[in-house]
Amino acid sequence: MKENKKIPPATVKRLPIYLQCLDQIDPNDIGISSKKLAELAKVNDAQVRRDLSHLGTLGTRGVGYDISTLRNQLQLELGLVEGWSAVIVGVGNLGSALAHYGGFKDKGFGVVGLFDDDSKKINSQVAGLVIKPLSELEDYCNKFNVAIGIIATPGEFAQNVADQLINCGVRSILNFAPVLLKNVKDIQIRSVDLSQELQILSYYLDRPILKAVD
Amino acid sequence: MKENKKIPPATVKRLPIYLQCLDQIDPNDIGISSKKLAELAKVNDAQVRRDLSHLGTLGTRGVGYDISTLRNQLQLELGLVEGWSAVIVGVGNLGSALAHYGGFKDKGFGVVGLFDDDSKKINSQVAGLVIKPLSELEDYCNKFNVAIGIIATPGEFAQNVADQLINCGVRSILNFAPVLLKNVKDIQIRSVDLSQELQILSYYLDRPILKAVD
DNA sequence: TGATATTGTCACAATCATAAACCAAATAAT
DNA sequence: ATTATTTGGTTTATGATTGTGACAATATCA
Repeated sequence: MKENKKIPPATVKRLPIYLQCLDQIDPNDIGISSKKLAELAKVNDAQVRRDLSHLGTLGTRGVGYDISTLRNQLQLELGLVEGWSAVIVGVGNLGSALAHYGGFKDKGFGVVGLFDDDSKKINSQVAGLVIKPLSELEDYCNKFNVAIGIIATPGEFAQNVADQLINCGVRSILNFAPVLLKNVKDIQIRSVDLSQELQILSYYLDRPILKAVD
Repeated sequence: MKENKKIPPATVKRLPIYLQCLDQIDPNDIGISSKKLAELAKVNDAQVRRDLSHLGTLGTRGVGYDISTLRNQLQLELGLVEGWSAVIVGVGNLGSALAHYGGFKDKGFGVVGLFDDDSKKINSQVAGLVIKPLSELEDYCNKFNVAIGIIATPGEFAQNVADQLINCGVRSILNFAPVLLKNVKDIQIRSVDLSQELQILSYYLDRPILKAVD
């Protein structure tokens, strides 16, 4: 497959899953087949092959995929080797949880700053970082070249925080506040709404025959 | 449109968004047009009409949708009036955050129990609930008729916890642990993997021209 | 060599989003 | 009262995206 072609969004969403599956297999294994990987990732094996073919020709026919090559290629494609820096805005329960969450560092993301405008929190420490007021956001972003902003504030502040982040040069936002943020050109925004996930589950609770997707 | 027809999964995922949008408009407004709602939800207006037509004919031509009728119908369709009970297993930072998260109660979900097998946590209180050992899970589930289990444990315990939940009669699981849970017939599972969301963002960070979706 | 395993890729089917066309109902303007 | 305008409901068409079965090409092994 071409190297430069755009990867379909549906495939991009599965790449981290494949990466996760690689961490779950026997570390002595050196190779893996699309069939086995499909089993772990709970998708069709043809899908695995097609997804991976977007990253180049990394498998060997009749053999399978070399695990370390595959991992490297996935990490490269996902940009996990760039060492992106992130800040968390809103250090309530969720923000604290995110600050402590080890999964980020494992994947090459570094949380370099915590911000909150609650004077009772400012200057206190969470997960080894000192909470700063939002007024210092811009300095931090410049100093650490922050690429990702994580919003964990209450809903009513989220849009304002997003605007500030964008203003500070942050190009990607992961939003946990239960609001839809304004779409801004060239800015990537992903929202995770915890209660929405429950609502979708709830729909299918009434209808045990149907299966949720995604 | 038919009342009994199956609603497409893509539509189901948008229903909570519409509901959220209704909460963001002027409470004095009594009606809303599909065009306005589409603007808020950031989708096409034809899509809004089509999505809502799955719930029955609830708009009036020439006028729009009555907000309170629309809200009721959305809540009804999503099963948010059933008062589903939920338990949270794993009361670390994330579990605590979820326990405190007000968004659940607002949407009709009641967190009735917190469970953890860390003896240092058992019997302590979080968000007004006493943390119980997993051995008491089954009693609780029967007593409160728990429909939803929220898993916020480290990855290595998640599958075991899921099995226990299913064994206790829980039919829906919202999983925050970074593992893929086994698929079980008639059990609805949704997973939210925080680091996966960041990885998807990371992909698009390198490619500012492309836009992430979903 | 022949049998088996596995990838890369194509072709087709299913789902989905969007637009367009048309009708019906309510409201506003005359 | 009549007409024009607005807006939703429904159907159809179309194109894009996605998922999956099929199969030739390639590697390994007996």
